[in-house]
Amino acid sequence: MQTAMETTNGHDKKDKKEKKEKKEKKEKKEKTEAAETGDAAQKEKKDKAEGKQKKEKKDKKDKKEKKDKKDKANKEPKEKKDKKDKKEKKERKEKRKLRKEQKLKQLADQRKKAHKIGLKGTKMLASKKRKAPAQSQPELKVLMKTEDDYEPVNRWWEREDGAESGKRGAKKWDTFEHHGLLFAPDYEPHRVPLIYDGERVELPPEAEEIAYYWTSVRGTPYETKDIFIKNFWKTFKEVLPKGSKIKDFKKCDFSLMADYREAERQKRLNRTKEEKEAEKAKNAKETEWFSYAIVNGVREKLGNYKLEPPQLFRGRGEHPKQGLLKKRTFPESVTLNIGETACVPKVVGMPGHAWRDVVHENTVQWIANFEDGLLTEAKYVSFAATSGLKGQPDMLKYDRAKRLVRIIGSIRTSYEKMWTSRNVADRQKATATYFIDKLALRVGGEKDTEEEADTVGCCSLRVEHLKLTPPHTVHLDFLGKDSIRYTNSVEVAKQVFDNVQGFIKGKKQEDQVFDKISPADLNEYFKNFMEDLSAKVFRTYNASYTLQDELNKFDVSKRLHKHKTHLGNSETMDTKEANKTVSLGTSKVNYMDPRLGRLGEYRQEFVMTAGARHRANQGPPLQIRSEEVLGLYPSPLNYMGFPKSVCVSANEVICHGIPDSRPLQEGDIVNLDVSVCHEGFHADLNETYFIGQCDEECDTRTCDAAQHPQSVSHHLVRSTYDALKASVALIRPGTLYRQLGGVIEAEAVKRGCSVVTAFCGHGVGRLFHGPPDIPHFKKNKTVGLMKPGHIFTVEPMLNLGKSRERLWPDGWTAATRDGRRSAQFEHTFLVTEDGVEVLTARVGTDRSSMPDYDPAAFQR
DNA sequence: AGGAAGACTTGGAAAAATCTTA
DNA sequence: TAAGATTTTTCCAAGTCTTCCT
Repeated sequence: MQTAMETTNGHDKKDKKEKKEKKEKKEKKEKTEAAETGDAAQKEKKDKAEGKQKKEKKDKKDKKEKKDKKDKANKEPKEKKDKKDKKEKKERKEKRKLRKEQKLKQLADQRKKAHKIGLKGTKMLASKKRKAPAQSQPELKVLMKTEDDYEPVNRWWEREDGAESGKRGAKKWDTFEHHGLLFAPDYEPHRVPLIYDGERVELPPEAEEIAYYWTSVRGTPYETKDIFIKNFWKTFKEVLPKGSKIKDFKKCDFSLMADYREAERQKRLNRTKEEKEAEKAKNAKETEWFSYAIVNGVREKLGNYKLEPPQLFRGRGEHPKQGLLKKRTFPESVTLNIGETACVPKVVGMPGHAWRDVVHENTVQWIANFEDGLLTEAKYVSFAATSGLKGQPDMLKYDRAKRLVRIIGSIRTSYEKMWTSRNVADRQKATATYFIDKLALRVGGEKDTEEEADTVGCCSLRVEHLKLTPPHTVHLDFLGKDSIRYTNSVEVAKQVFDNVQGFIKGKKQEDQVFDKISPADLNEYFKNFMEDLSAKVFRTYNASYTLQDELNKFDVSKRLHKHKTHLGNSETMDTKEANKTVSLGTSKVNYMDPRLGRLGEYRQEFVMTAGARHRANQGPPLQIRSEEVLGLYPSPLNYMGFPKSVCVSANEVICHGIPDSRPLQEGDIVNLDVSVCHEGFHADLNETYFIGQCDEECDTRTCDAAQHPQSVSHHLVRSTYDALKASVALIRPGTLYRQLGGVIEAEAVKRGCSVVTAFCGHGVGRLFHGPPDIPHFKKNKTVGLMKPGHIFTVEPMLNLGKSRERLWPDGWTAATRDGRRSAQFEHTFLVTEDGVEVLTARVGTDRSSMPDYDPAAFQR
């Protein structure tokens, strides 16, 4: 689906960027080439040496690790902090042990029960005796999920009150605990000198630090910006020792330091895969403690819990403070927000420091705020975008946009009436609303140009930003948010043109066009139509509308993940630009309903057909059968309104067929999908069977007759089984869930079949359908890494013809569009320490892998 | 009323991760 | 398997909008 990448539309910014990049690349190449020719001999030596060393390293590594461990153990903890950490670790370990033991007990009890009943639930099967019974102590090896194994999901959207608590000022929590913030690491001096007027000058650490920050902008436009240089020089001079001979910026040569920075960067880039992974793991270990909060007992991921390191401020555009030092944040400028009953977290890594304040505000979504190291404003530490606390207001935002769609007509009628008002303010209000509605301009609050860059939005537009061409064309040219230039020529309503002409009449270039109104006035006007309507909702509405429009051009039920969404430039809303393929940056994603893009939990819903989605929206809420439902129960019965206990899908039916009274006929193939809930845990299984002699004629286009002489149906069923089997071979700790799809599709393609993309495998346990989603096609974007204890299904559906499906009017049955046959196999799998256990394997078969395909097993 | 403070969203740049290609 | 391309994540600047204060 890759469309032409760059169309004829010259996009200035992009072009420039590209040129720049090309230049840079060239330069880089030249540099590296030069370096290579010069040091070729040395490099070769190095490489050879490295090759030798690698082997040695591997051998040594183990030894070293052991040594390190020993050393660590021997070293007496120098600081109290270490002691505390160790204590805490010990405590946590012990707690975990306790928890495990308790779970073990529970499990053992459950198993006893299960034996009595003579049935095993999926979870019980998790504890299969994998170890040889020869061991002296028949120690039960239990694989189970712990908190660390997977991300708990706050399924707030399934609660009755939904996103209610996402409203501004609403209560967000009853209990709330977190571990505080991670302070930026100290600056480590490197003693690389500055060259001043041709002479090497070693700087004291404070000065070296500022100079080193300067090198971080090398290669960026800041390097040559007057304001940035001026401010940097001011900052730098202040930290130079008295009597320093450094007097003139132009005589300063920072290249040694810059080279050092680059070398360090290269060092990082050139780390081996193992080194990178090790460091990542180490970092994760260090930061994990800080990265979660517990909100009402649910673990929620935090966003920016790492405090900003000191650096030269990189204000955008002509920001007057760019180049000044943004100072380090100390605990004394941090206010924590935490539950009354929670422990106040210790200040870590800043001995002798203390929090400025601790508050217990349960109507706000921040966990801490701190003073910016340069600007006068406060900054907030809050939750990650995937958290419920961010998701709820997000949901409300899209609801607002949806409601705006309903009333936009009346708003337009209103302002079209008001733009002829005698009252200038009203006329301005109406005209400004027109621009916000039609062009999705930002509302444009007033700014202090002494402190910030001079940028504008709708209300702050000045005469100099507009040009009028009769009869009714308005040319806009101004710097918007982030000093990004907005240029657009639009034909506007005649009245709007006349109004604007009237507003700017007799005004100076630097005067405001809409001088009689402010953003507050506009928002007040919007409140007449909808209580929570404000100017920015128009942008959400506008962008969502455009996105939907673009999405309508695709068959959405197909591979969402593969598509790059086509979007217009959200700044200009220029539809001609819409033919460009762009990746979804944060900017565009921000305008998308999370059901489309962000929350993994929604993804499956989106991949489902329109009918299924409709049902999901209309139908009863997901039924969670928990431990209080004992015994055995058919999972599908009443699940989201499914009327029967088993899915029966014959011939062209892909899945979710509702059993009825029609008799099966000789030559049919039929899939039976059986799912049970036992003591609160679900298991899922299906197989495709041959009814009598399946001798449908072979289709030579899709069928290799030599390999499978029987019939097309046999070929299809065999292929489906083999696709599942091939993917199962991958199941083991460390495999990415998304890898399975690639194997399945490859197998299908090899056999001339297509893979159904609208339905996927899923996590299973207490929930019939839980995370993760497991698509059966390649290049899918499902998240997650298999770990021991994970339980899920893989259930590829293969079609003889095309992969597209059609939903029957019953709202459930999915059949192939072309009427050709479809087959499916499904099992429930457990990831064990060293591989897989097929939880739904046939009695008496080996559970550690799928048996080879045997058509006799499916002959009826 | 209107300006400042406070709180929260939006969005660009760059780094990191991942995929593709030769 | 390295280089290059593309996507995702991280970081933090810069908006909007509500509430508070005088």
